[in-house]
Amino acid sequence: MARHLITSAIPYINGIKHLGNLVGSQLPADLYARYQRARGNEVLFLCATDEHGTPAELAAAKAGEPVADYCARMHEVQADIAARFGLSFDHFGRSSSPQNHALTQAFAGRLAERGLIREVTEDQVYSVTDGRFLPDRYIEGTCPNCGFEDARGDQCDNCTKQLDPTDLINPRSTISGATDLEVRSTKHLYLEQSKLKGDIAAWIDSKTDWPVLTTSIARKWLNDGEGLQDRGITRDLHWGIPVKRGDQDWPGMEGKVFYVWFDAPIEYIACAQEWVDAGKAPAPGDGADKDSLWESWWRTDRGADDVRYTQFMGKDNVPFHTLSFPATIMGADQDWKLVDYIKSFNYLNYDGGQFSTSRGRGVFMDQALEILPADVWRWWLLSHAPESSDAEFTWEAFQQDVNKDLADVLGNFVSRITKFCRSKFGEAVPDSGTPGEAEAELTQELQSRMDAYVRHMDAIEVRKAAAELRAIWVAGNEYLQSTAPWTTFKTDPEQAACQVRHGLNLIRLYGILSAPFIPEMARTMRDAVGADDEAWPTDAAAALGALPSGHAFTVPENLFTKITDDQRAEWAARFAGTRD
RNA sequence: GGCGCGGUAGCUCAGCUGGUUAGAGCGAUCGACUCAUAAUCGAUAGGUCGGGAGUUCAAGUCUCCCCCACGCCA
Repeated sequence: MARHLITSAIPYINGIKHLGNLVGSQLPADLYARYQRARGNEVLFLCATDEHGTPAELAAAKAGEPVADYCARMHEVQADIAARFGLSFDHFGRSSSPQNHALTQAFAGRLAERGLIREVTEDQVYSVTDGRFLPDRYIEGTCPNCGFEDARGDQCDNCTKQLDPTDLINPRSTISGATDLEVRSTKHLYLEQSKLKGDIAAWIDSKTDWPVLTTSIARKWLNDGEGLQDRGITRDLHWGIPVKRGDQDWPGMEGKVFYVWFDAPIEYIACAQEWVDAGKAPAPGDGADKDSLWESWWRTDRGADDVRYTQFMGKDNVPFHTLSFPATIMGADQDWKLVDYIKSFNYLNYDGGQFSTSRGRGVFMDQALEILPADVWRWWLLSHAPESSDAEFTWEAFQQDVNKDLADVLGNFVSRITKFCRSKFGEAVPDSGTPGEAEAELTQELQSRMDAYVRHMDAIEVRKAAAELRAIWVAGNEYLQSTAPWTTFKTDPEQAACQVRHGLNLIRLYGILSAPFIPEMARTMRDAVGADDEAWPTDAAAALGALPSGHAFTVPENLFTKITDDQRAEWAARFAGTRD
């Protein structure tokens, strides 16, 4: 039994994610996790909320809540929505957890011990009114180049000139509008990634099977300009993980916290500890302690050498997962598990433009579930996953595709065969008739398609897997259409019974094969034919004979009611922009 | 401006290390069927593979130049 550690990029805490975020990481990760479990493999699927940093502090202030309360509340909101989308995390953790505090501090201490941390004193803009240092993008002022009044501290949006915050004329804080800004000197820790450049480059070069998108982004950052740069891993903020050297204070760093991008990936590991501490892990073996449970997934010297670790993320997260986090892992030199495969995604656009959180353009996860079941979104998003390039969501395409695939091809198949059987043979699997040439052809086609489906799922080729699954559904309709049991019944009821029996068995087969994509509909199909054995079918002939004669079934409600033109028009208008 | 990923039938996309008449789904048209959510099944039409030049016996598939879209960076 293979062991699969699977993580999805962790979503930031300040708000509900849109469908583009979902399809870029959590959803395909869930598809893969469900598939691997269905194949009988051992899976640890982890995700968490990413809670630190300035945006969280500002969002909490805006909501009028202490930041810790705000994060706790938003974590529950995201956890609830994730559950309703069927995201099957073994644990949904928090980067603000005590486990991550300790682990992040331990990593920093270890990196310092290895001589990979240096202290840097630098000048930054401080806002007296706000009582905080301001990141470049939170400072605006007049562009010294073109006179544009709302130029940002990092770049002027009008003339595109690259700026330094201190270049701005009449600079102000975008948080409060305050103009009492001053330059103050502050000390920070830098992770000397440049010392690890050779190791990281060699590691990336060894990953010849990774998506081009992943490796090309990594190489660009490794080789662009002056190459991999050392990176500040601390910030002058209140909300975050206090800078410590292991469990010791770090002289000169009092009151500072680690940068969110340093502690967030470490949460992947801490999350496994949270999973154990939440009592979700199986009991430890004889003589083993509690830590062995998570270490067996994360420490190659403690049992994780046979783990295959796969990460899922949008392309914007690739640099952190191919360079920064590996630098942390390699720099620590403690047999931590490195990622084996990074599946990255492009962006999903919304009706000719980008999804926009700030302008409320596009569909957000909570809204999606208000109007349609999770499976409908899961199917469309996964079958259009932006793997090779950016993809586009339009209501017309969405309506057409899900109506065709889920109602006409799959739902109607279940409906036609169960209703026909009920009317001619009753609600039990009929047992007469002998399989012939048509059944042999069906078996052969299914076998070859099931094999292809598994190959695509193993390779995490999401769109191809979806297309193959759909073809498997179509094969059922082709079989029924060519054998026409409604006609056969008039002259040879026994043969018709055989055809119907095959149809009912197909429902069971679909109920298992489709589960990673559409778990709820798959369950409905299995329940309808009373299939309790969910073992992954690898042999088509056996699968077509799985339901015993006389086995009772029921005619289920329609799997999916089609989207009407009126609904489509209403939704297109509702989600065009400016969230209510 | 530099870099990256793309530009293949009306739409969404497959096309591995170059090799017979460039494929799929949707949409369109025609036909079949009537068990079923007016569903299904079959057939047909439709592409000078962004443009140009080159390498080769042979290029969507390699090289160079250009154009367009998107993204990242400075």
